[in-house]
Amino acid sequence: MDEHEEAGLSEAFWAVARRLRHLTKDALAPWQITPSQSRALNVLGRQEALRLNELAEQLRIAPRSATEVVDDLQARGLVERRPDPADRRATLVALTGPGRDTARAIEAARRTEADRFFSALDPHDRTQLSTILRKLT
Amino acid sequence: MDEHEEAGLSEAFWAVARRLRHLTKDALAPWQITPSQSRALNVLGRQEALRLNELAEQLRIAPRSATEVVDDLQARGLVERRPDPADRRATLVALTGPGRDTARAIEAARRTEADRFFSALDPHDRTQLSTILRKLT
DNA sequence: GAGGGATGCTGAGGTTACCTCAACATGAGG
DNA sequence: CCTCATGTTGAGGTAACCTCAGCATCCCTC
Repeated sequence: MDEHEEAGLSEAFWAVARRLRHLTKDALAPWQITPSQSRALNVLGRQEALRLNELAEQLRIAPRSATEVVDDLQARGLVERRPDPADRRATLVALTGPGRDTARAIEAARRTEADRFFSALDPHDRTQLSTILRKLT
Repeated sequence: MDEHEEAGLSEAFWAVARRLRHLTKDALAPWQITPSQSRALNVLGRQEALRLNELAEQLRIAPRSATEVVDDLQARGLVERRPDPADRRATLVALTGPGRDTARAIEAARRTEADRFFSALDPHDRTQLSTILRKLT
């Protein structure tokens, strides 16, 4: 593999990232939800309740940034904060009823969007891509 | 291909994007150059002089945003603006001597960085990835 | 050759998604 | 009970975008 292909690899990667980003942004538009908020909803949909701390970790962002995302989601009534009975410093974050519904709806939309995007690939390419991406993480 | 893999595909994609972004940011640190500035240097390194307009187009950003990037690069003396003799509304942007040097150095650094990142893959996977990414653009 | 609409750049101001740093409350170990 | 660590958040900052409006210039048509 020569250097040109290395350079082209990251370049091609970013081009695809850009397209994917715009697409998912459009997919989220009906809910007026930003991508980072949707990521948080997604994470919260997989568990009962999380400390802000843990949420930040799972989103791989700084705790302070998680506070911000939760603020926004809470303002929209999709998420609620409650004290952690086990530690009075901590606050637990959990989806509300409406939150759970929208999380599901968004997940579905995101999935069909991704489906459409990656359908440019045949099944074999998709598994291949999936495997390769996993190796890079 | 079931839905889980579709969802996982974009998820995996973003995880890799994140890692790659941090890596290239670190690679650029010695020059105090941001990623978007380096992209502009890269584009400018491939041609004589560009109208701001065309630069924006090649970077796929709004013209106004190109103005900003060029402002920064000009402040660092890496780039110069000069009037377009063919159209007095337009300004041409070109690398200065030092600009050309740094552009080359950065490109080299970026390449070895990408090299290191993608070396987690064997040559076959790399060509595979390259092909697949191209299909998605 | 005079309008009048299109085009090129940029000032002003906004947004998103992050960040760090420091304050404050609470927890836990010696 | 004192100190140090931990959890959350206010304050303030940054990069990389954006739109919209203004101004200069260009170019076409009559």
